[in-house]
Amino acid sequence: MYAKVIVDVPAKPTNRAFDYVVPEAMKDLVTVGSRVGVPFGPRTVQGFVVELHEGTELDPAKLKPIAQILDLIPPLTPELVKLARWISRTYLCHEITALQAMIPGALKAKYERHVKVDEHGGRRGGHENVLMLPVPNQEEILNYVRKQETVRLETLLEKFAGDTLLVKQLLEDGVLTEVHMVKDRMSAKKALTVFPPENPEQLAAWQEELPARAAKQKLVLEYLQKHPEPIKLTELLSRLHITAAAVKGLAERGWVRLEEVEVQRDPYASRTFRPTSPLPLTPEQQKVFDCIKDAVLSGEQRVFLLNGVTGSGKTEVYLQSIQTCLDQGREAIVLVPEISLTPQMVERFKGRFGNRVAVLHSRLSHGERYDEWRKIVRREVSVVIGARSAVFAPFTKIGLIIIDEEHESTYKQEESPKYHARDVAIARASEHGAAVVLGSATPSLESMYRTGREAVLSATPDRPAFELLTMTSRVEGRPLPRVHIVDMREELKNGNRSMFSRALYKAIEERLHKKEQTVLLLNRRGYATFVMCRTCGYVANCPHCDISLTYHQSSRAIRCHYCGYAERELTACPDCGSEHIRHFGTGTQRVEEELSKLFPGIRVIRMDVDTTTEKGSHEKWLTIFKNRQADLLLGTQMVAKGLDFPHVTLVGALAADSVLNLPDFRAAERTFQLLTQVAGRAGRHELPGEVFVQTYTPEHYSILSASKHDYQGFMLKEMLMRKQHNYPPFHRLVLITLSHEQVQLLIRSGEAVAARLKELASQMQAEGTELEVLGPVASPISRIKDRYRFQCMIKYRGEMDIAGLVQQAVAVLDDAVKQRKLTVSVDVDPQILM
DNA sequence: AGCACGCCGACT
DNA sequence: GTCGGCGTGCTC
Repeated sequence: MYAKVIVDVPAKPTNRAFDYVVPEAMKDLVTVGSRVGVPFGPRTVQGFVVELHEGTELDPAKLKPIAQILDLIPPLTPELVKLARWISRTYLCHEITALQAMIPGALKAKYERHVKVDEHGGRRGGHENVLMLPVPNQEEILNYVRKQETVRLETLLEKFAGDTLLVKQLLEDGVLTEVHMVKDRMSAKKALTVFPPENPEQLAAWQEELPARAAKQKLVLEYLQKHPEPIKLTELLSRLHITAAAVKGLAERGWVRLEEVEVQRDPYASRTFRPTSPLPLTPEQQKVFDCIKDAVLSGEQRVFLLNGVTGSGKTEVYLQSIQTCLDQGREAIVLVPEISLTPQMVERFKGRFGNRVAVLHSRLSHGERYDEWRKIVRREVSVVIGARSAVFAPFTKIGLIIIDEEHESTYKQEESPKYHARDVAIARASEHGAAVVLGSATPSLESMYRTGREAVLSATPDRPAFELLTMTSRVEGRPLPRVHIVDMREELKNGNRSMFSRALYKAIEERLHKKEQTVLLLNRRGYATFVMCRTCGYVANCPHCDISLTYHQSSRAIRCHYCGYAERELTACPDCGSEHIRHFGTGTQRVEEELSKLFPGIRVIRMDVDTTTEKGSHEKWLTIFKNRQADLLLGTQMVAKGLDFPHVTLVGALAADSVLNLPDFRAAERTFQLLTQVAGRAGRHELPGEVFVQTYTPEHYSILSASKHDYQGFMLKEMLMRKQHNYPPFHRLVLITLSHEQVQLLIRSGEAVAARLKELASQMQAEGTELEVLGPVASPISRIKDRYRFQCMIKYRGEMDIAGLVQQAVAVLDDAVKQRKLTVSVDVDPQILM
């Protein structure tokens, strides 16, 4: 038997499967999806089995055998292996990159070079050679290695630091041989566990047998008699206040068994979740639920776009739909944006489905994440809730995939593989005959478009049309909050130069009186934290990147967000020598300062990257706020998502248009989404809510529509804009970014690609397809880490193999890539145009 | 990506 | 005359 293996070498010439012999002894363990160690050139690398077959055109004698199998249970399923291929073709990445993205980081290969003593080794009369040199340390080294069988080369060289040359000599002579090993970066945590005997009746008899002075051993037997299940050694010791000696004694007698057992690092183990039962559904929820239920039961791939206003009870619909799926014996995946994967959210799922839920998110440690993932592999859970990469959960019978807040750009991975979780979910659903539910109060235009006539007509299994479901009212008929737009230009005219309009100031003051709570949103993006000289206008820029430096109060330094370059804060302007340097602190810090000036004694919680990086701090702050130990929650994007506090009656967006001014065709959409989300935080319970939106462009349709809770109106206007400019969803985009130290080479390369693209396009343009090539132009961030960046953009419509076309075009750069270190990056369906 | 093989300058 | 620079080329 032979196996085709994709090896862990992400390079163009190795981006194909290599054939290996499956040794007889491994036959039962090696399957499609297995992770193996294989000899590759002079070393051993990790690889994934993507196919098993009986023969090959190659000379079987030339094939090497698989060296090791790395897991007892394969980490991937055949379906995921197939999906990896689809991803590599669709988003243009190496197949190994796609495979690697599907498993937790803990399984990333770690390569170690070991040496061992080859007792029969010693080529070229090695022994004579060695004996001729009077080398006293030789035997010492050999014995050291012999004792441990194999030793890491680095360790050996450290230990015998003076004998580097000798070790080298021994390797050359073949007395020592090198062994390459593939190891996991991290493995399952093990703990010694005490196993009681098979039939516990014996325990009583043994107690009699024990000598009188073995009181502690007797204690252990008594305990095991009462609790005849396996117990962790450490736990047993602390419960009985004894030492390991007593248990060891019993183990020596063979009465109990001591064994290493994998333990779970369950991050939620210490917490109990109050079980919840299904809530009664409103007629609107019921209708939506019935549609999803039908789809799940049908066993066919169907995609729903669920447009429900904030507070319309989408989560309850998800929960009951999942229940339907589980009742059928199938599994469910729930994707949520990283920042809204709050303890509140986890609690709701754990409360309903208990230990059938695994949670995957980036705040878990490497090990915790790995353990949660292992629960899936071992089929211990049937629901996974997690961020983007949870879409790869290695389930085998998926019935339902839910993507909450589907419009969020975090579902697009910005590094290779640059996949979109929404599209991956749809691809998986097609393999499993599963339903996909995309939920949002503000669906992306891309998804909305696919509920339309045009999409229905051109639907393929690869690009199915979406079915639109809507929920227009909040549960229990609570009204959406009243939204006031505040024109900050007017404020300025009236002499108010603070960041709070008088209306918002009054509103906050009122809340403090009434002991109600306030949420303030400050967009970080666009509210740059740059360093500027107020005398001459000098702005501190990174010497390596085309970007301004950011002030960090904690370290009193200014640093570059792209390359990490840092220097001490400025006390005088390097240009004019003026001391009027303004360090704009992180936006939220400034707001906090001003708040405590304006409202002495106000209790503010500030949530931003600085205050929430510590593990669990996010949760801590929210609990404090929930318990009303603070009056005001101030934060960036993260306060806009999914939080639900009964006493919040006021929401303020301080700089509503900061996103609007970004040079991105999705700026209006992002602004509308953000304002709608944040407005949705107010008045979700008995108390009615009120929202203030401060802006310098109050007439913009995204702000006006958001203030009227008018998704439909916004969407139609925005669709028109997009159509006029040939932007998504009417046209699709591919962004090709080239980077190099020299601008000349970049321009030349960019033009070469553009020319080749146009040539290829004209050849293959079928009827109903259009393709336009823009550029090359300098990227919005034109230099990072001393490398300039240029980009070409492709706008196209109609069904065509765009990835294939781009791949062919980019091939004209192969020489420059290899010889001149040009780098090329392709982003299919980019979300951010950087 | 590594790591080998292979052809030209400054040293024992 | 050799050690070693890193330029091409391959890995089942």
